[in-house]
Amino acid sequence: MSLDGPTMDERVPRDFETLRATILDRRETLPKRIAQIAAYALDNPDDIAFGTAASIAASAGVQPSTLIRFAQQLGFDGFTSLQQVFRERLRERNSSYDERLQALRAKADAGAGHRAIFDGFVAAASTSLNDISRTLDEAHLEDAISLLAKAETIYVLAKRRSYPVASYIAYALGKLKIRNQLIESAAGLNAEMVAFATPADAVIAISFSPYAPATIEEARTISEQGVPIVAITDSSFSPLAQFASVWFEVAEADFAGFRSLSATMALAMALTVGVGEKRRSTSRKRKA
Amino acid sequence: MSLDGPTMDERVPRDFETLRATILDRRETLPKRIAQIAAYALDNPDDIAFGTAASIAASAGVQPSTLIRFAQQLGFDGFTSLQQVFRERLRERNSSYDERLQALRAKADAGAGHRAIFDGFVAAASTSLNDISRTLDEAHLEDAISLLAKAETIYVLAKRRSYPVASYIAYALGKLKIRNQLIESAAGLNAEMVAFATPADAVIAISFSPYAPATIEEARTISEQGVPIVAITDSSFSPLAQFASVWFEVAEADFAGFRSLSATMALAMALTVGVGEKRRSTSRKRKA
DNA sequence: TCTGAAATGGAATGTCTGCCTCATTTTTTA
DNA sequence: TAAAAAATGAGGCAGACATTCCATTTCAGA
Repeated sequence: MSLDGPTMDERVPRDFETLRATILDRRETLPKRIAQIAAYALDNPDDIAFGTAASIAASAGVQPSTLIRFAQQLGFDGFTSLQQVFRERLRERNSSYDERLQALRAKADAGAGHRAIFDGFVAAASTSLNDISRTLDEAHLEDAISLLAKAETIYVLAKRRSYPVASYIAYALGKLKIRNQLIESAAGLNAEMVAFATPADAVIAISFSPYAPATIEEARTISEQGVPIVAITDSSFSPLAQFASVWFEVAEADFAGFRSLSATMALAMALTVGVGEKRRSTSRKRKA
Repeated sequence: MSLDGPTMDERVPRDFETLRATILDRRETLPKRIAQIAAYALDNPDDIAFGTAASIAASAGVQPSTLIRFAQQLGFDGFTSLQQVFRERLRERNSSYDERLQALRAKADAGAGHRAIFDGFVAAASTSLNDISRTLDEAHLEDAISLLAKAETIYVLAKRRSYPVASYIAYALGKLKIRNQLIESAAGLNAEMVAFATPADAVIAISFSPYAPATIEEARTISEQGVPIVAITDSSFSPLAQFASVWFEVAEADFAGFRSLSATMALAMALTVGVGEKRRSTSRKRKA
């Protein structure tokens, strides 16, 4: 017996996740009061980190000595060592969202080396995602998806800085086996491509200030043909908003003169996958 | 004098931000040792939260009594009350970023409507940005930028899901007036385009599992021509990593089967703008 | 039901804690 | 420069702390 102490269980959990796994693993075999502490510890990790043995024991409804036995059973030499793990967890926690962003932006502004540039783009992307997550209009999203789900062919229209988003939409629509047409300018046949669109189709158009003239022109033409347009743009003054049946306002932060595409990408993918889902559920209903 | 204690400074800072502002505000008027503690507290808030008065005082190079005087000067009745503020900060911040993400993911998993899909993509993008921000190797970034800055022409190579990133890189390089060539497949002339690259050029190649065979094949060919490659890929087992002079491991979270591009985008833009900066500073030196 | 072992409660213990006090040094004021 | 005031250092003290110990209870196996 005396040999067991030093030989078995020498692998003391040093990080919270390991500790958590260990506790969960042994949950069944633990004595009642020890299990009580274990449950409390996993439910109130902050209390373990900050409390005293006495206060924690009282909150958990056990004796302080039980708390210490619990720690020892896990291989720690006392409550204090166990508490270190819970404290370390809080230390290593990523700082709050705002603090993190501020730090990134500060580093980016300080302009120390190329890491700062990278931090700037990460900060811009995070900000954009944050903004759109707050401001997205759910009703618009539903409307846009309904509209697109009914379309025979989805045309995707975007140039220049917005083009990457369009190409990802086209890729995703293809993967989902949804008929689509990316309006590209390779051979200068855009006008002809646009001419094929009918009111039974639909368009996703993306453009940010300064709006690519070609995008606006094609959006105008296509809307005059009676084709419904879902637009992603940056303000209600955008010419795209005029032609659109549904439009989203996306405020992308920029860094070093280049706009983040993260928010637009997230919205674009939500539209795409949303259409895919809607089509599947609708076709199921039709068959039934 | 005896009236000052109770009458002035009754507004004890109860949250960290207020406390921080208060300290910064009074920084100039504080006595030397008190200021020393103040600086230490703002620089090492976690130590204040977890340490004892004695250990903190030792780390900051002052007497414990000074620490207590510092707390009292701020209106607290002792070190312990001051410490509460630092502990509360850790408690609260931990519930912001992680929990927000978890909430988004939970909503997405619950699958309630199309908003859930959108939340899923936002969560995936946030996670990816978070990850790359932690794991990016600064030395690799410097190496990659140096390498690309020396190139006569930067070739950009990516297909399928990675193509949107490539197109944004090409757009940005163009804006920065850096000669570049996007290796596209429109006319099936990739092989010929690849053949033009020389060791004086460089390549940015992007591919994630399952690796597009064409990307791998072209990367192999181009590396055999002695052209240096900067690769963005997802693991050290990636075939791209073999051919690359410098490579980045980017772990993009995915949702509904579609990978986020946010982290890759941020890295791509950092590379692009980094090269732009480097070229400008180098050409200035040459002229001087 | 009995018996040994494991688990538990609760008090005792010695260490360490925060905080106060007072002597000394530094700074400010006249 | 002298006196007063503020700041600082260092030792001491009461209380809280984690931990240990031991008596008691609960449980398991025959």
